[in-house]
Amino acid sequence: MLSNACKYAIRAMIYLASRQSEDVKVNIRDISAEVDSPEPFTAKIMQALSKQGFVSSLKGPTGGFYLETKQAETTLLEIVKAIDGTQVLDGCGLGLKTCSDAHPCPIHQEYSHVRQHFNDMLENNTIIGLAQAMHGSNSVLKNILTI
Amino acid sequence: MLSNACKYAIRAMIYLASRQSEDVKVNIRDISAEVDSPEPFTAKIMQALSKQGFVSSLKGPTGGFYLETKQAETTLLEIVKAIDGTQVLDGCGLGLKTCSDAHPCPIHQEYSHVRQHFNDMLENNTIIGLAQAMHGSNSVLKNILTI
DNA sequence: ACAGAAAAAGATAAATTTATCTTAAATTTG
DNA sequence: CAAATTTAAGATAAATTTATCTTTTTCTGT
Ligand code: FES
Ligand code: FES
Repeated sequence: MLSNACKYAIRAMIYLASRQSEDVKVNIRDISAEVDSPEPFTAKIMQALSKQGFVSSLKGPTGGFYLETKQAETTLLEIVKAIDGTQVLDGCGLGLKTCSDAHPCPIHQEYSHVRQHFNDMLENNTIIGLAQAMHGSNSVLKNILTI
Repeated sequence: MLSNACKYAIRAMIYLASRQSEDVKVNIRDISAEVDSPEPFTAKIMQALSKQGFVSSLKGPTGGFYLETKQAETTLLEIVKAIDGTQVLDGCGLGLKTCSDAHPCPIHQEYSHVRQHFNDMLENNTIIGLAQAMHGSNSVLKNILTI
């Protein structure tokens, strides 16, 4: 559904939001340890998020990544658009060049609904909202298998 | 959402189903022309579908691919499982190693619903059903942009 | 039998995604 | 100012997906 890069991005941002109140900056090492993602790859992704204004960063000792209040209100939809693009959000389920009511593929009607459901979910969830919900629940950002 | 391979597979099978009544075998050249997919890649995919029993084939002149009655009743879900695997069908939306109610990621509840919606759609649609619906509508398997 | 047609199989290549490595730039603290 | 720490940037590499090419096998019709 989403690329690894996008999944890491969302997990990282939720983690940053969960530490937002502490007013500290979090370095790449901590982020990738906490969200269980490859460190250099995560660095690249954070770089991209930073360049596009989704996260803030500061270099040097005690530096790292952090979220400003407004950034924590980013929706998942915005992140997906920024990292993965819009194909998964509005493209044809069977890969036709255009998805339209005028020239629909055989699954157009039903697939459009699924896609809309997906879009809605992404749009109705903000990073800060998910971070807060996580606090009052047993939700996790990584799972070290305990089965 | 789905890989190119899987999209081509579904489009190819719907096309075969749409010609099922003619009792002819369709060669790769025709299939890829009609569903607008790269010929050698499509050949590989048809080979895989054939090996797994989703389509039938016959070599030699007048040979090609075709569907038996039972094969035309394949659901999209079966094809997706065979080509793309189950990750997209039951994997965690944020990439955790396991998706479970016990250790849910922050989007688990809502994502599960979207995923279920997707699974239902795939399970409730058979190749022959889509092929028939296509006949009585303006649906298409390729779109040569006419905008 | 033979020639031609078609799928099957296997080898190879290109493109994309994922991941890593190295160097540079910026910032803080002593 | 100097040293250490950390992001930024750029180059490189591995893995996966997508795509192509070549050869072999099988079948049909003459
Ligand atoms: S045309 Fe295929 S999903 Fe709309
Ligand atoms: S744990 Fe992430 S979707 Fe279920």
